[in-house]
Amino acid sequence: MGDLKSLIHELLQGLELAKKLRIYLNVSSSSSSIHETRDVLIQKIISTFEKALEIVNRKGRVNNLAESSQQQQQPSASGTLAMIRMLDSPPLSSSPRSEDSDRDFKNRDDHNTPRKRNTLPIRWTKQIRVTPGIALEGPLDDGYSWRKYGQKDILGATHPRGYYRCTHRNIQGCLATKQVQRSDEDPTIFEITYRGNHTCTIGSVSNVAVPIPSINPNANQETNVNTNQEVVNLRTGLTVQTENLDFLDQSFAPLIHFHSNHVLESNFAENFNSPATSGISHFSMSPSPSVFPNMASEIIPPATSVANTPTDLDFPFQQFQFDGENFTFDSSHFFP
DNA sequence: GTTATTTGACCAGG
DNA sequence: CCTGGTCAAATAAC
Repeated sequence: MGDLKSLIHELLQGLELAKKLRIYLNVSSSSSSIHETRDVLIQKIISTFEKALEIVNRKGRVNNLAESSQQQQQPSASGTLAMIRMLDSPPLSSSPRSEDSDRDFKNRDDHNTPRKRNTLPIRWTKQIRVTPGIALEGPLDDGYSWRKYGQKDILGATHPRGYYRCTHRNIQGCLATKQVQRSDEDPTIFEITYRGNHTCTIGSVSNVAVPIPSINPNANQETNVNTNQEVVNLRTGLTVQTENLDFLDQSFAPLIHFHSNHVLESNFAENFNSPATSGISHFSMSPSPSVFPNMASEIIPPATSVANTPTDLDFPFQQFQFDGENFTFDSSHFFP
């Protein structure tokens, strides 16, 4: 049952995010052909999630009937709400938001080898979309230097998950890591889960994170804030208060993959701008795996070649602010 | 030569 | 025992 809930959780998240993305794209899309492509893809994603949720909902209802007759048979859209209730009801007392987030890594580092001492339960996820002809639609890197240290086939997932850690781990003891997983539903979407704060100061970060501040003057030096009080997107100035997340627990928590309070220091500009050296060339690919000859191993390109284009900072990253960003967060929806 | 990636092995938790 | 996460030797890339 726990697995089922997690599955529902993920499906709900994907569905809602796809819907939000659709709304956003309908508003902001500029190119008509791209617009159509996006609409088609989004609609496919949504219908896929809805179908999956229906299937799972039936199964979940069957499993739940013995103990509870609360679940109602509901089709697609309204079934989503049923799912949310299903998710929320049991763990209501504790903290539903963290059930998915922390359980898989919260304590493991505490009692492991000396190398694994990242005790920070900081984790958040964003989704990056990559589109065939358009090169990148989202940042595939975040301004940090990452070094791949592993890859795993994940049960139930078509594509393997890549494990990355900060290049400066050994030098500065930076314990930040990230996981990159290509979406099953849409191979152009990569879900990137970040863990831990960057404590390093060398390399790309210094070149990148600093010059962005015009967007949010208050966010210039917050990149290392660990107060666990808020989430700040440097590019958008979006701030999410923890207490608001609590309020979101009831219905939106499953849709928001923030699992901690952390400052996002992603560097969008460089990802879109570095033509040859960065990962961009690796991501100009088509949705079908068969079309990526050199992507046989799936997962993300050398993320380390990122921060070497300081001049890219002038790049008008505004157009990418939300494109591909999962935690679009649509504050207008949540905080009207 | 150094540095990054690949990949099978290992480990801990469930 | 299975799975996800990490390690580390071998290999590739620079």
